[in-house]
Amino acid sequence: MTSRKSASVRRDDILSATLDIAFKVGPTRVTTGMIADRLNLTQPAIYKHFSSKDDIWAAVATYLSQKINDNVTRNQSETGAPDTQVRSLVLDHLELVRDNPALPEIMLMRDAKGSHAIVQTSIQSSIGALRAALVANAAAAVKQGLFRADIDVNDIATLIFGIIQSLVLRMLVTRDPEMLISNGERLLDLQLSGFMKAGDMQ
Amino acid sequence: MTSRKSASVRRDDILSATLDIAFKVGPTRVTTGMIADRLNLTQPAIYKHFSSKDDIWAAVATYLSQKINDNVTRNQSETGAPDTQVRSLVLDHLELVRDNPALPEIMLMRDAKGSHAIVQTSIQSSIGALRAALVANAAAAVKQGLFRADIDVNDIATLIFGIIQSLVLRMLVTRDPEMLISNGERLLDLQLSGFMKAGDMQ
Amino acid sequence: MTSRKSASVRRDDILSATLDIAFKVGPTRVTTGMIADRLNLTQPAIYKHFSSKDDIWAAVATYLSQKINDNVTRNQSETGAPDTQVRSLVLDHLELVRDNPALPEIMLMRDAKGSHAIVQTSIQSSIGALRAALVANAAAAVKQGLFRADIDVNDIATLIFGIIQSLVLRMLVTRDPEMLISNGERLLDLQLSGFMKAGDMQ
Amino acid sequence: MTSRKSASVRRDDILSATLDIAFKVGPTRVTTGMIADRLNLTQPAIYKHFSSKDDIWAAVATYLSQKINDNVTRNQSETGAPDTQVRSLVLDHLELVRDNPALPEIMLMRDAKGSHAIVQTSIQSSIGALRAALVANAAAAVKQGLFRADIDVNDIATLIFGIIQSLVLRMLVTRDPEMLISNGERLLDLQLSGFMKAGDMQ
DNA sequence: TATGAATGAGGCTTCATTCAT
DNA sequence: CATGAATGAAGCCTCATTCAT
Repeated sequence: MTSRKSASVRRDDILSATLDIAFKVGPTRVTTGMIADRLNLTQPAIYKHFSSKDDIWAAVATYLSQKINDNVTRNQSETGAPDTQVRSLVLDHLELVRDNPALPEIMLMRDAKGSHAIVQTSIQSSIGALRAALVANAAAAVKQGLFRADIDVNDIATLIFGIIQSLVLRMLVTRDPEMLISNGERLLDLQLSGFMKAGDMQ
Repeated sequence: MTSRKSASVRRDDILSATLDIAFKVGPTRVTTGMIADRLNLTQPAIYKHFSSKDDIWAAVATYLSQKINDNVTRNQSETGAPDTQVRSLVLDHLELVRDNPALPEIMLMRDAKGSHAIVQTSIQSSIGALRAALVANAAAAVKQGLFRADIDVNDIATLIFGIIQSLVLRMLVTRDPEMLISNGERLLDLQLSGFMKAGDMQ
Repeated sequence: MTSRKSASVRRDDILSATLDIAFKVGPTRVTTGMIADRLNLTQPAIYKHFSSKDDIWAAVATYLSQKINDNVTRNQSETGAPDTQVRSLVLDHLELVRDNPALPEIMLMRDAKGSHAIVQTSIQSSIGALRAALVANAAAAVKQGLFRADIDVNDIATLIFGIIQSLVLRMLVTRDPEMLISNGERLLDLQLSGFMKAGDMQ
Repeated sequence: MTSRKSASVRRDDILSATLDIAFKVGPTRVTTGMIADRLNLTQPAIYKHFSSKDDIWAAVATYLSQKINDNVTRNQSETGAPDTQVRSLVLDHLELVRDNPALPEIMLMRDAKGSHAIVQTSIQSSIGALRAALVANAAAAVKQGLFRADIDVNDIATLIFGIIQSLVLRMLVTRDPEMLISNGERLLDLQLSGFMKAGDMQ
């Protein structure tokens, strides 16, 4: 019944199935059996493509890290105003989470026996890069007189991340990834308006 | 040779151990065996105090819900200025999370058979009450001319929750609950300043 | 709450509760916890009256054996016609089963670790006595020309036991002990009529 | 080092082992561990073939029901005299019990959560069909003047079942299934002779 | 590239039983 | 005569993983 697929396609199928299931039941409850079921495979077949479950999670982490890094790199290569760049970084990240709604929980997934340390480290360092980009753009915005100078640029980044976290939390409760986008833009503008020089507010 | 303890003390011990372990390994990985080990009991001894593992989680949820509700109730009975109340509600909640750092993950804990639905519902409805209190105070602040009138009060609440979430996320990564308090006050003031009428800023 | 009772009363309570529960859930599923619950006692309290669960079953067996033996003895001391005696033995036994409907299953209860061997042995030897009494009376009936002489008296006993077993089986399925009596008399008469000399039939 | 067997063979092995052990220790005491031991398997291996212990019992019940039904169907398709049919139905059933001596106790097996209700229902309804066939043949025998007309056909069936029950009881006590056959024929003839018209008796 | 049978570790839960009070 | 806390053995079931085919 199962269409035999090439190894690389199967690997992608497995990662994709893992992400889907992780969102549905929570990353720690994903079993190799669930993955196999969804792909109409037998459970041991998974082990033809990944040597262990940890290996799957490592690949998932690599995949998600890459996506986060892509976002940062892409935006860095553009030459807009710093506040526009901030906007773009955040909205792109929200889209990434919408498309991979398991990301937040995977990021926090705890290791059995320390094996997931790599997973967290990988994603968290990409998130660190995103934060660094936000800080850099905030600093530029301050320098150009767009943002108030009396706020620490790290705190600006933290508040911006706060929007993301707040949206993510509500998404996890409502189970509706689309709301990230529909509410994100408005809240982001609102937050940014708090950083604007008084004269620029409106 | 464990010291024999009274039932009510043991129940509390179990709940407390559950919260500790939940923070360390993540709520979904807590086993009755871990709880027993930490209390120097055999694993079946747990069942003299709780009829099932679900029963333990239900008690944990009740405990945490109560704490959240207490915070809301306590603050509602005071008669400060609305912006002061907002500050107090948030800081008290951060202290609660510092003392029970497993709370955020428990709130999102998912369960196989949906038996934890009660757990989530209970805590989430308490969080809903906290949000409602923030919205009410924000509305009062707008009415009294303390906050800008051009922001939706629900968005204000969302941004304030954003601070909490952002701090919680960093706490979960750094594993240091104390940072919630040390950073919370500053970020909260910063966030609130964005809501203040222009003339009141600074 | 629990009225403190004298030891001998409690022993009887425990045996009685054991019999009730054995009928309801089957003898092998009776637990000391169930017995304690029914008597509003704590589980270990049972061990003040019986040194082990096996000890309870031994007492139950002694009690039931005694009842069966009483029936045999009582009927042997009477001086009726042998066919009347057979009738009386069977109907009395059916009443005994009606009053102790767990008896049949207890008789067949298998031992964990051979400890119930005593239980079975005790009851089964009483049943053996009942059978012996039936055989003796059947022989007398044949001698007196009441029963056909062409039937082995052991087979007569087996067929009579067949009525009992058949009724017991239906009782176990319908869960209605009263039906033993309401159907027993008619079936017994029918069965006996098959043993009667042709001329005596009707 | 166990010989690896195909799934369908293993399923049958498990059912067969279950029946054997059920006769030896009683159906309620059968554990998945015992089944596995007998097959030189690890206990969880059972769960590759049956999703739960209840599932095993359901399969056992289906198997036994089928056998009982087969007996009824086979006999119904034959065209012998009604009293011959009765004889055949009973003797075939006794052979079935000889080959599956756990049947009687399984039929009465009770379950904690009522999940075995299906087990009992299934077998008991097959037994019901057997009884119905006996009643029908008894009625035909009465109509053809073979059996006495003054006996209720239902009572005839009950007495015939009595033979079976009586034999089963002795078999359970003696633990010797062969005695079902060696004694069954004689007792059955004896019982039937009681139903015969006086003139036909011999 | 996959299947099919099986394992070993570990988790939840029940229950008879002990012992101090 | 009884309670209250606790234990050890055992049972059901899940899951990652192995290995022969």
